[in-house]
Amino acid sequence: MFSKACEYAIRAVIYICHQSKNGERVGLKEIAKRTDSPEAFMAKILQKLVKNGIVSSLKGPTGGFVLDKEQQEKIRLVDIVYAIDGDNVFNGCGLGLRECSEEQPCPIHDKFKNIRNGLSKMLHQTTIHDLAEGLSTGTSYLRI
Amino acid sequence: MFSKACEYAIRAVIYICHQSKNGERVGLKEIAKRTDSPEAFMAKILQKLVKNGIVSSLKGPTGGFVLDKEQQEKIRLVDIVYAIDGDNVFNGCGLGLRECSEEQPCPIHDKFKNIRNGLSKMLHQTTIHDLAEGLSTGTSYLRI
DNA sequence: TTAATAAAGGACTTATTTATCCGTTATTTG
DNA sequence: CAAATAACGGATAAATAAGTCCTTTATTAA
Repeated sequence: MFSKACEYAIRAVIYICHQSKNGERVGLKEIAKRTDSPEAFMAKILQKLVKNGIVSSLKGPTGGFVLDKEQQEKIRLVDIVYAIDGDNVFNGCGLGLRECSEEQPCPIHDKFKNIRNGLSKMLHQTTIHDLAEGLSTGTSYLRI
Repeated sequence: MFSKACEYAIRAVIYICHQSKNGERVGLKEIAKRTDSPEAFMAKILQKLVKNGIVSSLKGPTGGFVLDKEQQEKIRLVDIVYAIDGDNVFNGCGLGLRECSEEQPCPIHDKFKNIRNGLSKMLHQTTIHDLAEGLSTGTSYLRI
């Protein structure tokens, strides 16, 4: 569904948000460890997230990554997916046909559209804030 | 959503089914052309489909690929996806966590489950026969 | 102001997916 | 039977995704 990079990205943002709510800034090492992802690869992903305004960062000692109040409330799953995987999740034909359209639909066009509309709706409705909440209440986990 | 190979596979099976209904056996070259896919790669994919009993094949002159009556009615999208992409579409965690479960769910577990259940249901309900029908009636297309 | 810290960024490697090439095997028709 | 045809199957190449390494830049605190 999502690329590996995108999965890591979502994990990271949820974790950073969770910690940001406690007023804690988190470093790369900690993020990689707590989200069970390769550190060097995570570094690249975090760079992209910062460039896209999804997370904020500070260099130097006591530096690290953080989600400010506005980011915590505004950032949705769709923003992360879009930043990392682009729009292919939302736009492409289910069978990979370039010419597929409402006028000249592929055989699975409508059925596929239903699924993707559901996915799109979910990604738009879900904020990081909501997801981080689960970590706080202990109803969801990023790693055991 | 699906791998390129899987997209090609679905296109091919729909096309073969469409032609099989007209009692026509189709060769690799024709399949590749009519589904706009690379011939050599399609050859590999067709081999896999034959091994999985999704399509039938005959060697030699007048040979080619065909869906017999039973295959036309029985084969569903899920069978093709499963044969080519395996079960990762249906089983994996949305965030790629190995330990994710109902007891220890990842933060997007339930939301993701909804989407995937919808996808799974669609793939199980949709037979190739249904999809090929659209080609016959001119309401859907594999290429312009 | 210097040492330590941590993110940024470029170059590179590894793994996987996608795609091609070519010889072999089976089948049909003359 | 011989020649042509078409799928089968193994090896290989190209492209993309995943992941690593190392140097530079910014910041903080002693």
